[in-house]
Amino acid sequence: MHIEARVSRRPLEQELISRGVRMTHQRRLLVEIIQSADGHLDAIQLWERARTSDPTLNKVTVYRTLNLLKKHGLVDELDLLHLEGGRHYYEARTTRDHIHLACLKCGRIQEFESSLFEKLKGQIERERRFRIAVVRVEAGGYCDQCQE
Amino acid sequence: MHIEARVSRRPLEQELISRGVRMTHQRRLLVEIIQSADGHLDAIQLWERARTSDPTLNKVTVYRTLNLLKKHGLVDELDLLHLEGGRHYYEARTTRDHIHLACLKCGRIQEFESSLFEKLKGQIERERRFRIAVVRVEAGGYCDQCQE
DNA sequence: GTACTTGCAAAGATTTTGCTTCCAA
DNA sequence: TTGGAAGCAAAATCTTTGCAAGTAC
Repeated sequence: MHIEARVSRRPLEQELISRGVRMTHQRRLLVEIIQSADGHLDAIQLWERARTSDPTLNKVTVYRTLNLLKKHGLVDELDLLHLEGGRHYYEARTTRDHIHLACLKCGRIQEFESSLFEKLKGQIERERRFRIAVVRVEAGGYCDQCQE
Repeated sequence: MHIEARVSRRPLEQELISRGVRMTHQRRLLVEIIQSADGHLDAIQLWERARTSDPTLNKVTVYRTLNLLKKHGLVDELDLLHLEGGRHYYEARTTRDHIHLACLKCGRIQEFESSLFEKLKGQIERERRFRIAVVRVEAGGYCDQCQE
């Protein structure tokens, strides 16, 4: 799959329109939920939230929309180390890249930004001449609350 | 799931025995394949290789053994950005932590080690008091061969 | 109007579970 | 000998596909 590199603060809907993507009311709704969600949603959670506004919206449309957004590089896909089943989690790609810390005991997900991480990416691009489009960093371990 | 932190160079089989795990010939075979594989195997590839030695070995045993090794922190599980389907890839956890670079065009997987990465992990452990048991870093992008 | 999108049902891909038989220690 | 492991079949989970009907532009 081809993923576009993208750095923009425009709302997802504007971003899609500017790329010539047809805006159906289903897509508008899904994109709105993803954008205003604070955490990381999986497909089913997204579907459930969408159905409170539009009970006829089909699960398949959720998957298709997520694939669309992924293809355009507008969402990042995470596994969060599959702490509970094999599903994927999605977050709007509007913030800086960050690291996800998943507590193996309590399940809490923290995010961590760091200039070291930015440097590391730079090092990879320089030393390997690898043009990074998307990075996923997930650490599993024990959070401050869950040690001992 | 609880994952044990582990740093040892002992062969996987010794490691399992010392932990009181019963060594069946199926486990011995699977562990041997994982250990001598150069790349990253998914469950089915592992099964196929195992079946050349023991055609009766069941796919379920592969999954159960992988879960066992995962639980003991002896293998790392990767998605490699799901370049082809939703399966997982496994590698023996015998080397230093490294970053996986997956080319979105040609599919090549490179590995990258860096002291910056070690520093980044240290920063996380210090600043968040998060005890890291397992880290997964996967970058998707375009390798030196595939640019332009 | 037309090409793209949705909903529905069904299939596909991957992994797990229940249960009986077997075997490592 | 005995508790844990393997094999087999079936199920569970997550995601994709085919196709007819609907809709954005």
